Order: sequence, then C-alpha cells, then structure tokens
Amino acid sequence: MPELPEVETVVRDLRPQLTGRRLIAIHSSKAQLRRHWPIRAIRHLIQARIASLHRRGKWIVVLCDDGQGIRFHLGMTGQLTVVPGSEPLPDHLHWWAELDNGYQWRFRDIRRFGSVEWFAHGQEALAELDRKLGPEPLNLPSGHLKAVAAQSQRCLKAVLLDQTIIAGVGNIYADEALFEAALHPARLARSLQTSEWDRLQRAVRRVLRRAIAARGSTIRNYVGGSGLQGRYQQRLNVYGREGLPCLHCGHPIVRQYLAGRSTHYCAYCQR
DNA sequence: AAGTCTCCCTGAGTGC
DNA sequence: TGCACTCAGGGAGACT
Repeated sequence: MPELPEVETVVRDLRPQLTGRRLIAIHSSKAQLRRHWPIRAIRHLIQARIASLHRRGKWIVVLCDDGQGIRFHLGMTGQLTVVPGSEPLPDHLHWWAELDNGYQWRFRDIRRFGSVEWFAHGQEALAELDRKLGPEPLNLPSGHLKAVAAQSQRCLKAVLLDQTIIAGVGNIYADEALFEAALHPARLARSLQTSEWDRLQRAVRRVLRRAIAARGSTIRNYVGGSGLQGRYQQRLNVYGREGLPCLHCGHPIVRQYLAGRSTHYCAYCQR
C-alpha cells in the first residue's frame, strides 16, 4: 500500500533512470483505470524528453522539457518501474513507454485503484495538487495540525488520513504515528492539548523519515522503482500486529474499525 | 458545511 | 482439492 515513504522511494529510484530520457513509444491497455488516459496524449508525448520527477503527497508528476506532464497515483497495488525492454510483459500492465536506451518504463496495477493522466501543461498537474492537498508532512509549519484541526469533531485517525490536512499519510503510517505519539486513534481532535498536537506532528515526521530510510513497507505488492521491496514492515509497532504483544508494554495490540479503515493500537500505551 | 458512507478492484487467506 | 466467502484500502462522489 504505497503511502508517502513508498512513493518517495519510487521517485528516488526512477529519477536517475528517467531524467533526460526520450519517449520513443507509448502503450496503454484497454482495462479502465480510475482516470481515463486520452488516446491523443500518446501522439503528443512521442519524442518528448523527461526533465524532472516530483512527488506531492502520494502523487507522482513527471515533467517533460516541452512542458507536458504525466501524473500517476499508485492506488493500492500500483508499481512504477524501469526495466530492460527485453523483459516479458507481466499481467496487469496498464501503461508502458519505450525509452531511447532500450529500457521500458512500466505502470502495473493489479487492483486498478491507481491512475495515469496526461497534462498538456504539466505544471498544472502540480498546481492542482497544491490546491487540493494539505502541506507535505516532512516540513510542516510548526503548529500546523493544531491550527487546522483543533476545532474538528473528528477522531485523530480521520484527521491524519485526510489528505487536505496533511498529504501523504495513509493507514499504516497514521497508526504508527499515533503509537509513536502515545495518542489513542479514537481521541477527538478538539480534545487535544497544544503539547499533544506538537507530539503528534513530530511523531508523523519521525515515522515517515524512518520509513523512507528503510525504502518503505512492503505489505503485499509494493516494490520501489528498481523492483526492490521495502524493509520498514519489519519495524512496524502496531500496524498488522493485532493480538501480538505491544513491543513497549506487552499488552495485546487491538484492532478497531475507525474512520472507515482498520486501525491498530495499544490500548495501554495510547490514551 | 462538515463528516460519513459506498464504490471501485483482484489476490490472498480462511473455513468447510 | 475445490469452492464460496471475506478482507485489504485511496480517493471520488453521494449522502446525511
């Protein structure tokens, strides 16, 4: 399940493999993804040269030197990789581009929750994300969470998952950050003290930084841009550990359905 | 307006 | 072994 650390890893892996490369041919499958890939986009992108790769929240935007852009979302099972063109095409491949060095840039997505979009003006793809997403959690303005959520009637889990509040946190890292901050996921946002907001904000940043350093978490299908799996799943404190002893106090980890997602926490450590 | 629910999708896991 | 069933969840849009 790609969240910010996984998407960041993909972008870092792809950047040296794609930057400066020219697109020779583009193919897209008939299976419908969450967004329609316009057929005319292929004609426009042929011979375009890739200039830069960007991550915003869980989104990836690739800009070409003529201003065009391609925007990806990995959804649940999306995989964006660059492989030698001689490698056989896998199943669930939805979009792929032939590069000028004989490699192929591939987007594979088993569950098709992901998306590929073409933009005549790639900067607009980024601007649109800036309009609808909250700030990046790795450099949040201090006091941001309190400023935007202190009046909210929602629980903390819902606040962390809301991409308009902070961009890039998903189910795994929301649970991990709440454990790190020793805050109960069902706590109402409006009940938090300033010091608790600060603790939560620091915890989010710490958890994400550590996860990026470990190349993210591979729960089922995630792989980085070079096809490598992540390692952070070995360091998760609560996510996926229902019934197992809390690594801090030994009480069993509880799982509860919250904000539409299964939520894991230690009822003893997180009040 | 703010918050919650439903839907999309497929493979893995479970129980009989 | 085979089959039916459940579960996983990001984001869009419908609904309360």
